[in-house]
Amino acid sequence: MVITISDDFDLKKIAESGQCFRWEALSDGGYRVLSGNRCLRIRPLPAGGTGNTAQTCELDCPEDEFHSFWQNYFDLSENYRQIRARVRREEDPFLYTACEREKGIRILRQDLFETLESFIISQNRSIPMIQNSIRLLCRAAGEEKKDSAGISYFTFPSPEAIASLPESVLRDCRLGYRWKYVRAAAIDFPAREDRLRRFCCDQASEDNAADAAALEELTGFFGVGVKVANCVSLFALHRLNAFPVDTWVRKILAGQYPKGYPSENYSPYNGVYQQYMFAWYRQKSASGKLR
DNA sequence: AGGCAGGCTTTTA
DNA sequence: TAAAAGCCTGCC
Repeated sequence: MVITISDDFDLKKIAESGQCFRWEALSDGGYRVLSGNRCLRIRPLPAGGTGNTAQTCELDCPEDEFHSFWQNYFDLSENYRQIRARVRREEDPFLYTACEREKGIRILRQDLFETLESFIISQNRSIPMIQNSIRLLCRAAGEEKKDSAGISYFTFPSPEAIASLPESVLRDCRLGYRWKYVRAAAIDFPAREDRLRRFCCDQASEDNAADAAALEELTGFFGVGVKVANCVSLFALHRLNAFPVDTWVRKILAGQYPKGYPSENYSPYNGVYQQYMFAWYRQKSASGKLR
């Protein structure tokens, strides 16, 4: 099917934003998007008439699956253009530029268990290493399926599948010391899932008490600290005010906001702006144009 | 009590 | 050798 999106939507920017680790770039400019046990092939179609900024994409799923799942996954009911417009160039030139340059990013509504395990695995490592470990874990415990082109992929393993893996197999996924955390989360997740899902958000709202309660719930998992908990809040529970502070964001805050970051100005979308900043700063440092 | 140093796996530069 | 989307434990 073909869909048209008038709001910000850039597959490449989303794929490289560091919120998802299992997307695969295709040779036609599209992506194979893996989430939980699903797979979607999506590719942007060439722009039509002049002056039309809307983006059309071809998807390999039936219409009902788009409406029941992928529409929500890509967060298509949110208006990211409007979120970007809240940042004034004269008040916050750094964030303004980050939003302009990383326009197209959206905050995906990702699978809860996959996101929890993925960000446990992410701690203290680079993105390629994270992707490799997750790929190995899916091969070790996921289910092999075929996509619409007949090419196989592995689902993200169920909690039970990970919980039953021997230590040696987990270690072979290059998890390092994190293997214990990965196993513990798999064992504990089923009993905690319902409590956790109560913190899942339909739309952005300022609710500091609920944000804190969600963090507390998440940090109850062995191996989950404040940073990983914020990532899960943002990328799976869709709590858009969650603000993960990692080594990169720490550098940004120290370098660009020596007098403190005005997070109250950006509520309830702090997490969205964090993502623009994070992507922009990484982009700059990757291309050696830092400072 | 709450803050801090040190340790932890593995890979890459 | 240091750093990489950190966290746990033990010490003070």
